[in-house]
Amino acid sequence: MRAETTRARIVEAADDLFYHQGFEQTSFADIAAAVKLSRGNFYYHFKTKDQILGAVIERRLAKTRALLDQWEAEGALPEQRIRSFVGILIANRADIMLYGCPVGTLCAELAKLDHGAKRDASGIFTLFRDWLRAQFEALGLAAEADALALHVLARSQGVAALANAFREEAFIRGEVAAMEAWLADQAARGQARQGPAAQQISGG
Amino acid sequence: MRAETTRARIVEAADDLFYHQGFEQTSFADIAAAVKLSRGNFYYHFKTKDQILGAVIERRLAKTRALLDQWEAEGALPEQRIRSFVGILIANRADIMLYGCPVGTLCAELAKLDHGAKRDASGIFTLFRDWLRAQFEALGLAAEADALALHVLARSQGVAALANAFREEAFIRGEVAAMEAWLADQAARGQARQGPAAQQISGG
DNA sequence: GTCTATACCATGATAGAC
DNA sequence: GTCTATCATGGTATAGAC
Repeated sequence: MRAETTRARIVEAADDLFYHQGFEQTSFADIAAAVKLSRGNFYYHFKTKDQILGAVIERRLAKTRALLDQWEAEGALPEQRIRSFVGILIANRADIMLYGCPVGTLCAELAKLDHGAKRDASGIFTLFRDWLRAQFEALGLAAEADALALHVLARSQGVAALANAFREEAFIRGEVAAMEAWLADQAARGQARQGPAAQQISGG
Repeated sequence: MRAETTRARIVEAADDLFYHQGFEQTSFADIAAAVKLSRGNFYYHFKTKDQILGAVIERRLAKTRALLDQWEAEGALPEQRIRSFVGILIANRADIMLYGCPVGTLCAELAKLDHGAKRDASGIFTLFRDWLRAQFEALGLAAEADALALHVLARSQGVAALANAFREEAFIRGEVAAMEAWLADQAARGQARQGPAAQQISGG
């Protein structure tokens, strides 16, 4: 099997295991077993565990960029796009209740390990933050766009954390509905500030 | 030194280390070094790591109960009491930016370890949840009190998670201010529903 | 590029002297 | 109640045969 493929399989398996078990708790043997490789051969592809972590974060960054591009293509209006973001809480609810948010839990773990890669991991949050900010700017709320972006991110993180702790699906659905109502309010506020003509331009 | 004292010192040191480094990452040697005990002697007090975890969670439950009692005594009005809860984000902001929320990060870690003690750890959240629900009931919002309690918990968790990821104090302050404004709205809503007379009773 | 074998170390845990 | 000495396990990492 080609090295490229094997490497990709390792990173994919490590990504899942880091999410399900945590970075520290996942051993080389776990990853090697998941891709059916010997531990020795493993080191041909990655010399240290930190290298695997770096590759996993790189993969998550790439997947996040692709996701944001997809939402941008699917949704014409910024409100619709932000709704796509909030929707991942529903779409991924089963995993979230079991393992929490992949980004949030990885950042938290790396912060405790005082690991240098924590900066890179929080870069995934930054991708969401910047993208959300752009959407709120397009809604006509440029002055507070960054604060609103962080607000949406924070509420989503909170829902993920408590969904993981309590494992109540009704709670997730209730909070998502509340966020959607809040979002509609913000959109209306932006439209009122901009005027209807400007909204047509930014939304098209 | 008396066993009671040594045991208490161990639990206190373990509590800090679990918060700062995580449960899995903290070794017996770490705890023994923190309390200046030999590793051998350590096992006189705790036979397994899970026993220490149990004692740490018990300690956190007790401290949480004491904190809730204190807020109940300090604040006459439910709005004031809920404000005390939100205020811990400001009071503990330095630790939160470094290590996240002690409860949230422990629950998340134990969920990934598939550890039986996760139920006990999320019990700390339940203490907050029940207490907050009682406050919202006192505000005259009995029908949605549990949902409002979870909402406050979730937003606080979200703020802690992002504060840990981005380490921006201004973000914490902004979100806390937004929560306080939201809280004032809820209080006004409850008062309008109950009428002024009922508010006097529930608040006194 | 894949494998076996293995060095080396930290960990959780135990036994027994003082 | 505290210590030293010790063990078994499992982890990261390396060397080298095929």
